Amino acid sequence: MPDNDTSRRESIRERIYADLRRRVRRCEFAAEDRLVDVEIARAYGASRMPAREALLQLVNDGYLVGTSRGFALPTLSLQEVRDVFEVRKLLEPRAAALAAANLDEASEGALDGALAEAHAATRADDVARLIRANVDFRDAWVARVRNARLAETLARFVDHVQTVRREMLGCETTRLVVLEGLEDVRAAFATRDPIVAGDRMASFITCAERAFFSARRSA
Amino acid sequence: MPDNDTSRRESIRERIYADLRRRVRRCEFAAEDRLVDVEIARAYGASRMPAREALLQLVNDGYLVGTSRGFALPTLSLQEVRDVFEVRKLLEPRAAALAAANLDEASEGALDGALAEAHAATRADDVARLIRANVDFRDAWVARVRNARLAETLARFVDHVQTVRREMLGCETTRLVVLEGLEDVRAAFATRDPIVAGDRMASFITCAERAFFSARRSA
DNA sequence: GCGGCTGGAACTGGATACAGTATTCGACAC
DNA sequence: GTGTCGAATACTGTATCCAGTTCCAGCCGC
Repeated sequence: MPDNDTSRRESIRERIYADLRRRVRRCEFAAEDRLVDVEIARAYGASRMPAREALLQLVNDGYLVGTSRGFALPTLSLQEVRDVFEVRKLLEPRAAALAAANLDEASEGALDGALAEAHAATRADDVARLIRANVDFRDAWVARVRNARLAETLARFVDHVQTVRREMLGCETTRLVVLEGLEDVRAAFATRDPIVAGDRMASFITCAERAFFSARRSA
Repeated sequence: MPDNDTSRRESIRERIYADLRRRVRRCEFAAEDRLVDVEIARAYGASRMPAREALLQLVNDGYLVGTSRGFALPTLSLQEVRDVFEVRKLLEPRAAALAAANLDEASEGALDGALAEAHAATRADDVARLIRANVDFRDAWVARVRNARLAETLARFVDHVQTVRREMLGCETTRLVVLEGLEDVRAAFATRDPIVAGDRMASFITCAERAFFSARRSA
């Protein structure tokens, strides 16, 4: 999501917020990590206040939860994961349809790049890299959704289920489901057909959801 | 939206945030009003910091925008209003369907109460009261949506178009569309049938959207 | 050795202070 | 009277400090 505020130079708080969010989205933190404002402030060469405000903003977004001892990644119950999937099924097919009608050469290139990177990461068995490729793939097509509100809402929702992303891409079997799904979605976007893209996205989400819960059950 | 955090007593920031949001939702501020942290802090008997944090939180939620001179209600372009309606059309019918399957006596009572209040406000030609009744009606059924994430997202989206709400309930002709729509939706909820409720909600949103844009064009 | 108490450390929440910037208003020139 | 420049003002953003709370570890009683 590009910064829509070009005029004013970004404040320290905004810089910290953007960077932390990027890192959370890329699963750079573990579930047991504790983000503490003083440490973050020190890392960015600022005082506690902007760091604290950035963390509170991330809590408000649902990216983190505040505990009595530092800020941490939220742990989602199965019901919450189900809820998120339900909302995704409502929003993403339409978003994909809008994006398909609005793709350009550059975005298709970005999609292909992310897909190639995902395969390379899989061959190299590098989960972190695979996660990054996954995020990049999403960003590439979401950027072409004209409806900014829809795009933003969608991005937040997907990012909230970090545990799901990490789990799915870390596990051998579910990883294949995701990779296949990405290929499918990529092919659908190639047609530039909103109907095809929407349908394919819907089935992708359904497959991913099924794979996730079946993997959870067997574990 | 009930406070899901029962254990910890609420902080000053949370108190200010909740109260300001309630007031924004009820259209208690005009478009030209400027919310300034020092004034708010004084009003709540606190220092600038919690007030400022609450305001930033509201900005992050989309309820306000920060300007160089105080915080203000956002002014939405026609395209943004269209975008919001598009997302609402994706989410609300499903939400209404879920709520319909989960209604109880108390919520139906609340719906009836809000509806009666809306009619009374209309007779008294009290727009502020009508807006409150409208918000109460929404809150009553949204509270019965089991999917908390869906409910929260929905609430935010609707609240973002305060200008729309105010405009529609302030204008004679569109007001009638809303009142009729509320009656319709109420009747649909009475059936407790998810299909009926979803369909009726979808047509309500469509009607409201059409009425809004047609009123705008003629003005 | 084991469970409850106590002190301290670590962290959040809030207050106050200070710096930087944009807006506004007034004064002065034309 | 009008346009422009500049200073006062009012606001945001950041830093530092203080208070309160919670968690943990170490200690004492048993």
